[in-house]
Formats: sequence, C-alpha cells, structure tokens
Amino acid sequence: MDMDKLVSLCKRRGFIFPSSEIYGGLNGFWDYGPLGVELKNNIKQAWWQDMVRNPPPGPDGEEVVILGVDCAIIMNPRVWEASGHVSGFADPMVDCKKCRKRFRADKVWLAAYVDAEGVSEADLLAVVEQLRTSATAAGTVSQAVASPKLVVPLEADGRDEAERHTLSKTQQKAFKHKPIRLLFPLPQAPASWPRKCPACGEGDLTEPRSFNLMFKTFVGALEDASSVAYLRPETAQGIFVNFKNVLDSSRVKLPFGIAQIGKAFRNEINPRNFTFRSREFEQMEIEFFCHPGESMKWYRYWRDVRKEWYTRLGIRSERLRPREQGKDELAHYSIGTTDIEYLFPFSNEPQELEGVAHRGCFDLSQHQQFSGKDLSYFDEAAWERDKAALGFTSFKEWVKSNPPKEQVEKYQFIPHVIEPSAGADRFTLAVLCEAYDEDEIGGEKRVVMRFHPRLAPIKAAVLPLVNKDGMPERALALYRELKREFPVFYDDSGAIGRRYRRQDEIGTPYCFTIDGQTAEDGTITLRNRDDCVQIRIPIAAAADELRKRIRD
RNA sequence: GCGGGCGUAGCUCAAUUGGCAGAGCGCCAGCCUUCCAAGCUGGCUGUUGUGGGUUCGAGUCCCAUCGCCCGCUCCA
Repeated sequence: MDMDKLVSLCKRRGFIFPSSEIYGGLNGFWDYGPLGVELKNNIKQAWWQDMVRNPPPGPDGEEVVILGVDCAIIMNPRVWEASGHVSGFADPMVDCKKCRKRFRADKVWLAAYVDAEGVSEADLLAVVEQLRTSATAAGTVSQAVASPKLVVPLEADGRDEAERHTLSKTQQKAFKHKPIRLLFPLPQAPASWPRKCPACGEGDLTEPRSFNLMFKTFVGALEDASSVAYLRPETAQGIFVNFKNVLDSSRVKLPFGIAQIGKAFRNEINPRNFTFRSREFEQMEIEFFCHPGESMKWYRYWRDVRKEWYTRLGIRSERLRPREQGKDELAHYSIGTTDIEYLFPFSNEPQELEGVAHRGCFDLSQHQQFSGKDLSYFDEAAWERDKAALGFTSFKEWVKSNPPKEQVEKYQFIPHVIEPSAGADRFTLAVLCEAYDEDEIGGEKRVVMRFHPRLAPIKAAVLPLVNKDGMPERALALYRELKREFPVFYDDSGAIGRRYRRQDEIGTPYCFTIDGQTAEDGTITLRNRDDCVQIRIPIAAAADELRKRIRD
C-alpha cells in the first residue's frame, strides 16, 4: 500500500487535513475533517463501550469494573515533578552517537589521569569539589588539565559521592603507575577533552541538548516563573492523582480500573509519518489497580484483551505484532511491558499502537511522597477474614504489635497498576492503512476503504436508482427515517455506478437503492461494499437490517 | 537537530534557454439514464507555499522562511 495514496485520499475526501493549512500548516499538528471525526469518534466510542462499560470477563470469569474520568489538561506542575517528567527531561542530555545510549549531561563525568609531580590526590579532589560548587578552575587543575594522559568518562548516576571520584577497577588496571584523577561534570569539562561514551567507551557524545518534551504555558495573565504550567504529556497522571477521589466516591473495591480519553501534548523532536508522531494527540488510557500479588494475572489479562480488541475491529493479524519488551528496554520501575505494534506502510519496523505496562506501585508511591497524602488501600475483606486467626479485632492495634511488614501489606498496601495506554490517532491511522484497498469490479479499478462497519464514518447511503417515477420521494423518506439513528448519506447525483464508487472510497459498508420494483412490492436492494453483492429486502426492514449488521 | 530532494487547480501532474499558466480526473448545473466511475451540453477552480531579490520579463535563476518526502537523529 502506498502511503501517498492514502494521504491524498484523506485530504480529498475529508478525513484528515494539515492543521491551519491556509497558513502553510504547522509541523506535527493535524485536523480531522467531516469523515475523519466520525471515524475517530467511532473508535473512541468503541473503546469506551468495550473497555469501560462492558469489559470482557476477568481472568477467573469475574466482572471487571472500570470507571471513567475526564481530567483537566493543565495540572498542578508538581504532578510532573512526581511523575518524573520535569526532572527527567528538563535537564540537558547527551547521546552516544554509536550505541545510542542517553545520559544526563551533568551525570557524565570526564576524568583525566595526570602524571603530576608534587600534587597530592587530596589537593586535587579538593579543587574538584570547589569546581563543582563554583565552576572556577584553580591553577593546579588548569596545569594538570593542560596535559592529560588519558580521558575516561564516567557515568555518575546512581553512585554516591565517593564513587564519583573513583574509576572502575578495570579502568585503573589500565595504568601501571598510580594516576592522579581529575573529574569534571561534562558541561564544565575543558572543551579539548574527548567526550567518549561511558557505556560503550567508543562513541562520541553529542553536545548537551535540552530535552524537555513538555509544552510549557502560563496560568494567569502574568508570565512569570511562578505561573509556569505544562500541557499534560500523558493522560495517566490525571488518573493517578484522582485515585483516592474515585475510590472514596464510587463504592468500588480492588481490583478496579480508571479510564480516560483525552488530548496529550509532546514536543516531539521530529514529527513525521503523517499523523503517527503528532505533537498533539489523543490517548485512551486505563490504569487498572490491583493487589500486588494478583498483578501478573491482570497484566496478562490486559495484554490479551487489548490485542484481541484490535483484531476484532479489523486489524489483520499478521500486521499486528504484540511484542514483549526486553529487560533493557523497560523503565526502571516496570516489571513488564508489552508493546502492541502495527506494521505501517511507511516503515519496515512495526510501530507502537499501545503499550500495556506493569508499572508496579511506582506512580502512586511517587504521588504519595510528593503530595504527602496517603494513597494506600485497605483490604477490609481480607482483614475481616483473617483477624480472628491473628487474634485482633482492630487493624491499628495489630499494627502496633509490630507484625512483619509483609504481613501488614497483605491488608494495607499501595496498589500495583497495569496500564494499557493506547493512541487514538495512531489506531485511527492504522485503521485507515488497514482499510485501504484497490480491486477490480467488472474490469474497472476501484478504491475501497474496507472499514469494519462499526467504525465506518457513514453506515449506509440511500440512493434512488433514477430521479423519476417517485423514486426520489421514497428514497428521501427512507433517508429521513434512517438518519434519526445512523450516520447515513443521501445521493441522487450521477449514474448509480458512480455513486456506489463514491461510497466505496469513503468506506460506506452498505447502500440502499430504491428502484422500479420498490413501487410494486415495497422492496429495495441492499448492496454490500466489499463484494458488491446485492440482496432485496423490504424497505420497512432497512433499519433493522442495518442495526443488525453494524453490531459487532 | 543534520544532509539530500520537493512545493503549479480539490487530486495526479505538464509548461522548451527566463517569454500569453495548461491537461486529465474530480466537482457543480442541466439533459439522458432501470444497478457498478457510460454519454452529451455548459460551468467553477490558481497572488505557481510565503516574503524578498536579479531581470524588459520569473512557475523557471538567487536569498530567506514555512511545509512535505527520503536518510541519519529522536521517539520518556
């Protein structure tokens, strides 16, 4: 499939336009047109219906409870400190050009070994310490820096202060003499020093670059530092910070999930591939909270449920690729993550549609720490079950008796969370790619969008075969009946074949045609998009037939 | 962010060395038309991405800018 043809069709028929196109567009932003908004709304509604209102039965056949929220896009900036988005990505970063590893610039230390006479190590370390606080080079250091014997970078992340001043054993072994070490955080190191990768030791590091991908804005009319806020880079945090609110207001018990559909914003370095990497995009996210001991069961459940959902909505199985992330890919807090990927036409590599992540208790713990609010869950049923055996009636009293921590955590704990996080725009794009097809009908080529009927922007077209003999009147009456319930389209313009092809191109699954026989016996034809086969049905049965066919 | 290519009607594309901006498709109106882009008649669509410059004259040459495509990079 040719991506250019799809982009052209999307523009021509009103699925997707470049944002603010008459001003030349804006890189990374897109608008959905009349058909695109129907398609994307259908996708979001299908997700909400199938995941929130009616999720599949749980691993043991139990009811699964999911509740919805719709949170503000702008949140208290402290949220993003707790989530790690500010600290992790406000700092200048450097990348290894060879092994592609990324490091915070100030965590990479360049070290020089110097054969300096009459300079004690203690002196040097003192100067280095001074450098770290004042960034002013002392004479001794300047002298030593002028003729370094070797420069080795260090990655200081996760090491204590003492270790920062020590090279690894293998690195030290490389020298028979006792070297004197000089260390600088990378941004302060002399420009002449080679900047080699701490991980592979071979590749050069890029210049430090600022990598905060969050959109910044100001709350209130005054644009000063105290009013800085961010457009959310993900919808998940709105769920986490409302965990207690939902728990306290909705009479739910663990396990349960909270779902949200909403816009998110990321300053992608290089948006590309049509809408795939947009700077403004929509997410469909669930945070499913459960007992730590049951979390793997739920992780596997959501991984399977989510893959099945895409398949059911018409994504061909061989292009859909669930992929368990390797240990080296996982975020440090994650126990497991499965990317559900789709092989888009614009790439040889499958691209992520959704990530199903086991995030442990990381997020709630972070928010508990940063907000100072208790975000733990008390499992009343478990306590009621066990309290007699433990010899207590009050949980508090029992805790005072200093039972083992693991025991307490059976009843009071920070829930673990499974996060199926899907991209609404990415799935919409996958649906468009998947639907695009060219075939031949009676020797004539046609373009047909083979949308699942549930997702199709227009469900049916109503067409008078010709504009006479009362056909337009009957057709209009049917159209007016159907449009109360379905998105339908009326077309009396041009030859019937042309009208069928127009509907094929926008993926309308069915066409009702009123012909000469309608006046005689009250039947119309129902034409199927995918094979062009027609059947006759009573005009009065049209709505029922459509309803039946659209239902999953 | 770097390197290369590109930008002409709604879409796909032409336009000689710098010399009157065009075609097909689509779209609209009408005629015709009883089932798969038929036919006939008429019609609409452009500050050639944008802004400067060179020139008697710029779609064409130069500069800038925006956007798109390809390759790197990036993608928590």
